[in-house]
Amino acid sequence: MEKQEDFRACSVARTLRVLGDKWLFLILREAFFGVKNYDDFQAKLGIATNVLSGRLKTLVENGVLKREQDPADGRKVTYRLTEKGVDLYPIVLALMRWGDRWLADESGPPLILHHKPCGERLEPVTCCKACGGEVLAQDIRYEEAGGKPRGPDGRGT
Amino acid sequence: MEKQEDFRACSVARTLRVLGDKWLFLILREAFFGVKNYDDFQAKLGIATNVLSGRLKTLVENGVLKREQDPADGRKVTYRLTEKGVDLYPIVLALMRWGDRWLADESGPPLILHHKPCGERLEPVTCCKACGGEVLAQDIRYEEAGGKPRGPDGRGT
DNA sequence: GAAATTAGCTTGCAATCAGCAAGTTATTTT
DNA sequence: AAAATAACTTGCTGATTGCAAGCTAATTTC
Repeated sequence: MEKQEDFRACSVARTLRVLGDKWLFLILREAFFGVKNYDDFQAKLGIATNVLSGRLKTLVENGVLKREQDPADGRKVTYRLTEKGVDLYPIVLALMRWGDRWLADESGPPLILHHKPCGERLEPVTCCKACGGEVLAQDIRYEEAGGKPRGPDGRGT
Repeated sequence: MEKQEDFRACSVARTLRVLGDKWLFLILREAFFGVKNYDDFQAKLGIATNVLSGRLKTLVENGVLKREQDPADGRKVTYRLTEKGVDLYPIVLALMRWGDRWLADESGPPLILHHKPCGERLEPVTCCKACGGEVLAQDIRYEEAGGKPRGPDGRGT
């Protein structure tokens, strides 16, 4: 039980309690590509049906997707991203970006993204909202909410 | 086997073949906080030791961490991020950001990040490298590498 | 309007994986 | 030489996955 304490203390860990599974990310990816129905998720991902229904359930329970019955066809169910779900987009982009950069084969990235406002091909970068500069790992200083800064050895001072 | 085809076709999926597990993300988080040794990972995460050794092995095999023996003390091993590993930082930041925004309790985020170059508290945003604008999900157009654009229904046209 | 089809699941089962405790090996330190 | 430390490995039990099959309710076809 004590380790849960530490597990909960970080927002990365909290997010992973909602999203900490390969299939959850992939379902999410498909949702961003516009997939909405059970069978489409299944066909696109090749996921086992019991696992899919379980994962969809937890995503709905966690407020990432909303489940709606089609009024025109009572069999059909649509799963759509909530605002909370849409806000996961930077995570999906970051995953895709890294795969493009480090795991692409000779044919280049399998999917190309364009940024409609400027018309250019999208290369996502993580920036500081305050100054607009690109964020590099070595430029970040950590401070625990209690007030004590976290040393470079990862423990408290 | 055929579903692997589709699984491989997307860089998100490719990344998740390297990183598709809760523990891998958490080990990574600790690595960014400066943790380097086996026992420190274990203590910080409360992960089972067999699982930890397996995960560290796959991270090393995938070139995300490098394993080095301490020349001064032959018992000690350090795991350090490679360049490929450091480049995973935007993913960790994106996970943390979402958790801060959607899963924080009344006490606010448990860890605060500061951007040293500007001195301000870091709020990471995903931007378009070309135009510098913030990236919103609805502003992105998808195009499969083959050349055929991907429709809003998530399939090919 | 009965039979077939479709959408979205649930159930059962073998195999894999996680978590726990204990043990192992190779160094240091005392 | 004995004790401690770092980094693992092994054995066991119980949970989770993937696969195939079956189920149920709504809709389409004949």
